[in-house]
Amino acid sequence: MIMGALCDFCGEQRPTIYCRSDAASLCLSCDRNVHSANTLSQRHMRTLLCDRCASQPAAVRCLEENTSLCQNCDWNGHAATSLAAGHLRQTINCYSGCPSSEELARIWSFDFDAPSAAAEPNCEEGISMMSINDSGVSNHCGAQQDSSLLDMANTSLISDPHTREKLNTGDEMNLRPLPTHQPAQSVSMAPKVPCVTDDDMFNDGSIYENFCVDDAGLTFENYEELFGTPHIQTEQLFDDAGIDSYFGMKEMPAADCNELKPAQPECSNAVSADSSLCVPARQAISSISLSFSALTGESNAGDHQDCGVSPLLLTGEPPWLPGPEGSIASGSRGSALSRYMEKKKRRKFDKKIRYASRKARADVRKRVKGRFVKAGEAYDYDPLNDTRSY
DNA sequence: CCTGTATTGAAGACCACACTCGTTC
DNA sequence: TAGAACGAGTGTGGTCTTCAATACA
Repeated sequence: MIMGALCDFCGEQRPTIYCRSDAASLCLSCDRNVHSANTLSQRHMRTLLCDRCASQPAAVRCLEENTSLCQNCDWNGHAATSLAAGHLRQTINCYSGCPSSEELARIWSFDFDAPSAAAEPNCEEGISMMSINDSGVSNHCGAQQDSSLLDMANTSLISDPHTREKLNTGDEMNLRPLPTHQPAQSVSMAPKVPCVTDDDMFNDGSIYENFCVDDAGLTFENYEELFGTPHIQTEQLFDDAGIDSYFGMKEMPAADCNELKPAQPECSNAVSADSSLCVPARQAISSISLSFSALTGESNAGDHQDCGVSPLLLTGEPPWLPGPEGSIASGSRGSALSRYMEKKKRRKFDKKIRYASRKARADVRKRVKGRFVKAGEAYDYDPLNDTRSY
């Protein structure tokens, strides 16, 4: 975690949650406050914040080092050439709504003991209740049972073959990562593993129904309390590999990229079809633990960047592009690095939020037919209800 | 090929209000 | 010169409206 980074909302606490919809880093308290404000904000998909860069949503959690990493940091830190390449890693799933601390821990399959959280009232009066039992998620208001939450949690340990077996046999609860060293690379090569993508969740609409509002504050306030370990400094994780790790591998001509695809089907399998990307040698030697679609369920470039996927994969012109000899001269390596940094600077996302606080306010502000209304005015408009007030 | 109608998608307007920034004292 | 006070302008998101482009008879 980058020191000095503060919650975008309160500006006081250290952020641990990344809200993709808000493009904001929030502490747990503000995450709950902001996303329990109304039914719309409850839909925001959130995940952990990358411990290393503190600016991207975490995609995987290194079980060896107890750190959450975005795709970029994961690649950098677990490059095949590094000692950490064999670290067992676990995908980190998004959540929405307002789950309790215990449920969060369950979503991420982390060992978390929070008796106070278990006793915490989960829902507010008048809003559908949710509970989790052995048979899945139930909605007290009569909504269809939906196992999306547990699916997300259960698919977390996809790098563990024992876990995979458990998943397939329906043994869903109390999954714990086995302390074995296995590269997460195997994950991307395991198409049989059930993987709930954002698309899946949104398409069936179930993700919206499983959570409820809870005005009570979370019983844990910081990262240490949730995960039981302090943040591990970047220096402890990586040997200053940084972006250089991108360029320490054998290069491959871009022109050959497409031509190689048929000969390397695993490449296109690992990368989701919708991304239509070619990931050369990097794919084979590194540990990509997620398909892109599994990360975001979206396919535009901005979102891939948002979820931590290197822009190198999006440009079709990665810096490990080859010289004729197929190896990097020191000069071309430098130029490749500079080109990469330049492209990174020029990266543009779909929408840039200049003031996170204003966005947070707008998210919780009352509306009628999409328009803001005065705070004191009668408010009987429910966007999820057909009977509207005109 | 031209015309009229229906459909689709994109762009902009609208709203309240916290916040930013420049000006004045 | 520094700080406070003030006011004008900005930015934020969901929904609706408008209009251009396209498809079809």
